[in-house]
Amino acid sequence: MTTPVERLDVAAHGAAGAGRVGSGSAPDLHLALLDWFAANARDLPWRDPAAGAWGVLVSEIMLQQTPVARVEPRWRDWMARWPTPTDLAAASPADVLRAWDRLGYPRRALRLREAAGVISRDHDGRVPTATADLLALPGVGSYTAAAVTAFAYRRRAVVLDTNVRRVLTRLVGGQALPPPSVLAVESERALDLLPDGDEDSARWNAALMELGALVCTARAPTCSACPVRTGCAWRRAGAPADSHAAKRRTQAWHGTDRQARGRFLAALRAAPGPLTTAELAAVWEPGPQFERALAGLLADGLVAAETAPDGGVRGYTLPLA
DNA sequence: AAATCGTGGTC
DNA sequence: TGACCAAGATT
Repeated sequence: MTTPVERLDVAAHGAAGAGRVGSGSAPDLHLALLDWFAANARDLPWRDPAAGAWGVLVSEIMLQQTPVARVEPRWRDWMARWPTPTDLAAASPADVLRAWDRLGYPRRALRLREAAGVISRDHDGRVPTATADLLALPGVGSYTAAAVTAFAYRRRAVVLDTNVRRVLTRLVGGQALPPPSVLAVESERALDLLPDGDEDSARWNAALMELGALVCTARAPTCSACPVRTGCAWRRAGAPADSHAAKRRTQAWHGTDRQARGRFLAALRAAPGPLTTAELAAVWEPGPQFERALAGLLADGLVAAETAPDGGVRGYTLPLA
């Protein structure tokens, strides 16, 4: 009886041919997926070469933990309003947070603005190409740096987002879902399958992500429509259930600080001027949690306190500068 | 390294 | 209906 992992070795290395692509991979797999992508890729605005590296960076930050459908309209407005990093760097945090609207995780908006400042000051207003420079930008981690490298600059990079992780975990690993945190073997798998050429590898990354988003979904994958189903270790193993389900803790929401913070920010985005403590109390019950959430927002620079001449707090606003 | 950080759609 | 999930980063 072979385990799924042993089957994976067969899937990954058994059909290794005269690799145009990385060692130990199957050219068939690449052709099948790249052909599928050519025929099925969504027409997303940041995939238009005219979007440029700045457009790609903005999209990647917005897309962190946020569905494409929610991002698209915000991205269009954002790019029309701040077409260059220098434009965004000159905007006030309050304006930026209002334009961010309800994309969620609003500190991403502040970090994007800070990143725009760094780009404007230190990189002549152009999104940097060096990975180290990308990683130095606020809000840019390993995924986003790789995504900008691949999708904006069309260079070879290991792009490991939730989609790619899931697709490779199934296709090669034979398991339903990836573990909670990224393992070294996942990066190795991704690198092993990554085509050698810059443009090929960029397309491959996009194709893997697209497959994960459209076909190889988390809940109910439509394997019948999958271009690489015949090579899928997970299917071959009988599509076993998620082995990491126990470790994965679902994030609480109701009654949490995050919910309180969200309420406060929603109220402040909608308010033309400062809101008093009493007005904030209309959206969240006063008490220790109220104080904690508000203090957190102030510490994070998402909210500013407006003080009266006598030093007392007159009200709260989105940060004006 | 585990916790924290929004929001809304889906089944 | 509530749990799960969505192009992660940061501390």
